[in-house]
Amino acid sequence: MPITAKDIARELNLSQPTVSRVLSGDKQHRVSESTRQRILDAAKRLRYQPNAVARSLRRGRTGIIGLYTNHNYDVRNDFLGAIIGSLQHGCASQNLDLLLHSALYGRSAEDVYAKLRDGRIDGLILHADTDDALVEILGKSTLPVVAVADRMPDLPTVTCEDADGMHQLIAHLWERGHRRYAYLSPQKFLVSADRREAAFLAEMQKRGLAKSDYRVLPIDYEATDAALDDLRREGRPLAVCCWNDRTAYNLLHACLERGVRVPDEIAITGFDGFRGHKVPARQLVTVDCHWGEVAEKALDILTSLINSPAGAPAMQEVCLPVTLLAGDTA
Amino acid sequence: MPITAKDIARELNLSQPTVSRVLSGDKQHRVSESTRQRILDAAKRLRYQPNAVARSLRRGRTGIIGLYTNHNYDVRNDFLGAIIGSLQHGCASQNLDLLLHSALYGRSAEDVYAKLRDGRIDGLILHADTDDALVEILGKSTLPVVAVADRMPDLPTVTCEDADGMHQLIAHLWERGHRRYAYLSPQKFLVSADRREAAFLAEMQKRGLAKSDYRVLPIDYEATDAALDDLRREGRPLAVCCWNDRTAYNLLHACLERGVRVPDEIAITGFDGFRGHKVPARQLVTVDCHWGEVAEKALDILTSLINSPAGAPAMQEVCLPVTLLAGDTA
DNA sequence: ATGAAAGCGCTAACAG
DNA sequence: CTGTTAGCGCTTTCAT
Repeated sequence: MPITAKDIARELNLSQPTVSRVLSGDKQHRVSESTRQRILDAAKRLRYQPNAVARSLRRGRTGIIGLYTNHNYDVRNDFLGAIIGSLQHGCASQNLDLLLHSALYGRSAEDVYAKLRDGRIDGLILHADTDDALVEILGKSTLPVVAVADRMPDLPTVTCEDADGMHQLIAHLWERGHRRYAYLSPQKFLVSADRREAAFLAEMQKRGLAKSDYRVLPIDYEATDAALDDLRREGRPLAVCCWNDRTAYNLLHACLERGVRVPDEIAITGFDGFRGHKVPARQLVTVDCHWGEVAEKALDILTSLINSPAGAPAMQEVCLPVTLLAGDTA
Repeated sequence: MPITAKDIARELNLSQPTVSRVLSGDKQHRVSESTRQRILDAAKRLRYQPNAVARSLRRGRTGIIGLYTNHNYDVRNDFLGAIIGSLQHGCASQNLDLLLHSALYGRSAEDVYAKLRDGRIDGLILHADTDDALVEILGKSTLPVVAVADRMPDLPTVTCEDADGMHQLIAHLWERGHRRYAYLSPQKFLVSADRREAAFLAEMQKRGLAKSDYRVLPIDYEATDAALDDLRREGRPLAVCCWNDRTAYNLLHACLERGVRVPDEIAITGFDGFRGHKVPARQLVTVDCHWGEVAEKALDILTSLINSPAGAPAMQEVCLPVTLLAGDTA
């Protein structure tokens, strides 16, 4: 049985609230230095640890931030890794904890929402497809939520400058002489990918390219081998803008395995900014979205939302700048 | 303000405990079918959601499992990704949640321990270096803890058959004609790596290799380039057993970037079992430790520890089998 | 089958 | 400065 404030109070012939006042760092009340010391000593001696659950119940706040994603915690997902790592770091420095919620298969959005509302978290960081039913529910809810990476209707969101990133990417490719393009787009409801696609098309038109010189190719998450066959059909050099880094690396792998020269036959770009030891002796041309900063910003907004006195104005979207990362794949 | 059981009770002219009995699925008490239905209807209509914090306080249990690692949530850490993913999955199916604790720099082990004991988690999954001061504290504590991957003193641990994995690996290499060996060992207090090293040395001696034909090379986590120079000095073919996959991939990258032929000049093996699209057209020879299963087993033991009536016998170590994964790097 | 009362451990309002 | 009282929302024991 753990030691409680009551135990200490009994030990020192004090009232329990007095003990609590000292041990919870209450600034309102002044406690005499002598009793204060007696309490602190006893607490240390008895290894008193305040019960966070009781405190949470009383305060109506737990100090726990939830993370929800419908892209189930995939080991190979660099994006989630970056987000979790960054949130973890941010939470630690604000004395918060991070709770991972799962989009367990077979549960309805309502059920998931119910769990989110059971009082255990003060707020939620969200990453989901736009068509996830939970998004709409959260939009109407009073639970503080901040989405990351993909703009969500009715929810404050921290994104990166997707369009600007694509602008920079195409400008870079154009400079290097590329005149035929493709954009590989995921079969998902992801606003970020859509924005990149729109910016891609806008750039194509702005530069006066003929319709036959650019295209948008829908892909499944993994199906890059088939896509590669398709892309190579014409034989002429082609610059392929992948909607994210993962797709780009998959494509790059496929090229390297099948002897397709990169960037001579096919140039490849990604979107995320994950470098490091991905492919030996190669550096992907990509856009650094600074996901860590996106996550930290989202956490900042979330905490201020949590602390704001009710009817906050609540901005809808914060868009962080991106950085072009040059490399040798384009 | 969320709806409480009291609100429902008032609405239906019932007592609050009766409402609670129905809504918490209390089997002890029988409630008449009619009031039962009225309560369920009202709960649904008012979108009642029980407060998990109050319930936790009363029950003395939260349904939250903590995860602590001193290898701070690194994006590039496949091992942690596998552990988190698997725990997440296991927790979800048992209606538990997963809380990520951070080994925030500058905090003493005592401070970290205090946070772990604040009543928010029912038990802890641990992955740490053996010399982490927290380990000793946890060993004396009554908090249910199960360690993964590395045997911890005084704590139940789920590991994999490190020694057997190394046996299989050397047997495989020997069969393929390798007669000179090196083991790359990390500069950390990791029992798993030590066991692999011991098994490596035992195999060397068992097969009667001369001292000049094998060696143990300590490396830093990342410093594979310098190690490569060292390894190549003699020029003769060498089989390098890396303590984990990460090290192996780093080494493989270094070889590919510098034109060292693998496996002809240097053969490389890992230990973990992370495959997939790591290196184009190559498959690492490694040992699959089935980390996902290790984590799930640890979670099983942890939950039974949590539910066990106090003085449980508590086995000290569970060792799960491993699988050799053949490839083309050795 | 249901209600009344107690209490989990804490913080907060009010006395004195 | 410190004690008394109350209550967060729930589960549990004991009456009826």
